Amino acid sequence: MARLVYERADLLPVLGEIFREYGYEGTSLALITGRTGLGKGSLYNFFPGGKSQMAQAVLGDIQAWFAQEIFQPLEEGGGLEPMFDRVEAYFCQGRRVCLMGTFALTETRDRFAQQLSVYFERWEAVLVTYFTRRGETEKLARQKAVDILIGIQGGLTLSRARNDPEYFRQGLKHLRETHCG
Amino acid sequence: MARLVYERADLLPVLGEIFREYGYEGTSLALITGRTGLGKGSLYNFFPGGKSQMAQAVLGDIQAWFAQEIFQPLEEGGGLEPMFDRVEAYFCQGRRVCLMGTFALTETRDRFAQQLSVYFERWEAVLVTYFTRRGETEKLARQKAVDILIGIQGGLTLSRARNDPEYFRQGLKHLRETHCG
DNA sequence: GTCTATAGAGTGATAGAC
DNA sequence: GTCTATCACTCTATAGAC
Repeated sequence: MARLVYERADLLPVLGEIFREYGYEGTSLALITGRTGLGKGSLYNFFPGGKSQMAQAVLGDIQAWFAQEIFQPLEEGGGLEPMFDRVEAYFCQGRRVCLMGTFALTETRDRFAQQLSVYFERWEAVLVTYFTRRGETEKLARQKAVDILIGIQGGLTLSRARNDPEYFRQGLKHLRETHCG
Repeated sequence: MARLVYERADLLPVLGEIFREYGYEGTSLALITGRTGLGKGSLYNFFPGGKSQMAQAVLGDIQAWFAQEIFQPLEEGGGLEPMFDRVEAYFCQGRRVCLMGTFALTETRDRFAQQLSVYFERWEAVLVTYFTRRGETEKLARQKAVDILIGIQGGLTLSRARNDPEYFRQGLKHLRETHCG
């Protein structure tokens, strides 16, 4: 009989979208079985630790994507423009939220504190390296780095709240003009 | 016998803190009864619509506070400095999140879309008015207004994620320097 | 036989509504 | 407090690959 074979790795993006849309507490196993088409048995086979382990794995998957597509290119001498391009595409021009940011705001953070903190710490660090390489002082480099991270997160929040992706898009455009000039 | 008399209005700040900490989905009635000391019967007496109505009322309470403490003073010719002072105090120097922002990120937004949108729309509008009065073009006034709202929301998110209120504090300081100068 | 992957009935606990 | 629905999760059973 024909059977849809799921690899665990194929599952992570689907789980990621569910957590993104509903948050950690708002995501039920019933929702996951419905959206993935997998039974609970399969899910617990992949993730014996249940919902918590699913979210952990998703966060790890996201971290790995950013490490490869955003952090490493910057460390290897890439520019800000490609970073902004990838960020804009990743967040679907403001129609997709940041799972790290979403988890950060409620007590869900405490469960995943390490991963959330490391993600932003790493992003900030590579940006600081980028700006110091360009001759900025340590202090100003850090300010610019944080300014970018804040602009991304704030833009996503505002776009969701007003239901208008333009806040994020215009915010990114403003960041490009300020820092890529 | 001594009895702690709760007015519905006294309840809203307590409910607000619970929703802030746990999010809408993460807030259970058990949590609410525990923190308020009220039984479910009392809660449903105050809020026949249950948890949803409690959150609605909290959002209305917050909107009213901002209208009085932030929006109206700005409309009546007040400066940005007092606004930033009040915002910094309201968010406990970065240790407290924005309930509007928290609700905005997940599907919880859809339930309260109107209130979330109006809150930020109003705040943006009064800031635009402030900057146009100061002689800025409509376009630049709007950019500055959005820049401030993004900075506040992004700062709160980063402070939570890194567990370090300094992101919010430094972000506000930077906004003051940029826009109050 | 062993291992991995599947489905889904069934568990006790707890949810929100009343 | 009582209600039903739903929660995360466990467990049994079954399938095919090796």
